[in-house]
Amino acid sequence: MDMDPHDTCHTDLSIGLGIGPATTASDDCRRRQRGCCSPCANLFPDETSLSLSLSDDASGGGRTMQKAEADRPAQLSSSRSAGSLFSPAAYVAIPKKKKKKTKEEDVGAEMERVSCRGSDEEENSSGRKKLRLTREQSALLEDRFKEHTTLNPKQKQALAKDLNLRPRQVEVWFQNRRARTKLKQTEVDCEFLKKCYEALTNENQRLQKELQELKALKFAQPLLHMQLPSAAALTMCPSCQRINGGGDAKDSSKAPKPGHCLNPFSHSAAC
DNA sequence: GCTTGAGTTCACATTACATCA
DNA sequence: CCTGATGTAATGTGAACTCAA
Repeated sequence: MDMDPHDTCHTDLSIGLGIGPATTASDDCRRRQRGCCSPCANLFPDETSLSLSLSDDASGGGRTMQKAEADRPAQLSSSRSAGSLFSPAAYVAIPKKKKKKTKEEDVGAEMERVSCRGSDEEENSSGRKKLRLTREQSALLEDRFKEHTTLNPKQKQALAKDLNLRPRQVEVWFQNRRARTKLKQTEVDCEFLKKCYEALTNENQRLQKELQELKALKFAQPLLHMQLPSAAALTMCPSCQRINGGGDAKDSSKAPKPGHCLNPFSHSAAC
């Protein structure tokens, strides 16, 4: 019995976010010497080291994860038989065009082109006439993508047949679809990190300012200072900006727990 | 068991076409 | 019409993997 490798449901979108030293270069950038065009590039302009790295599980490693699936071999063997019929080399004998063609060239080439839509003509398909999927085709592809973000060869063949497309086109659609999904998710994550960054920056500025004020207070009023709690004992909740602790050292129950105010996203219980 | 080459699929970057404002 | 922007199908490349020899 064939096992569906996609039953393991690899959620392609498991993206690891990291704030800190950007030492874990993403697989993307490591492999791609020709340029990493992350939408997050230069998002954080100053020295703060804030990296958004897609985990290997989500990018290059998504593949690794998939390959690690135990049921992969069975699928691969079927892919070999099926894939050999529809491998790109079997019908993509098109030299890559480096430049856009002129309209005249295009018309000439058009004569040689065969509609990608017609499955009965697919062997002659050449040129790069771009196919627009019909609404029905797109809808079905989307439905299948919701079920599985990858296809095994059997599914691909069946879907291609249903859609009257070549298996390669179905495969390409899924590849592009995964890329779009990942890009969107990356943008969402970027926005989130941007907000975190801004919040932390603001918090840092506020704390710096507060520190300056406390220092000024300490040196301007040394006598008064003796009666006040030490600046080090004062902490401020970043959420409500109240100064906690210090004032009544005896009432330790009201003093914030250590580390409470380090988290800019939490209120203290006292607040 | 180890090596190697072929075949396949994937992510990713890029190109090029179609459409629209 | 022309043009730039945008969406996306298609292509190229390299890595990871399986399998047979």
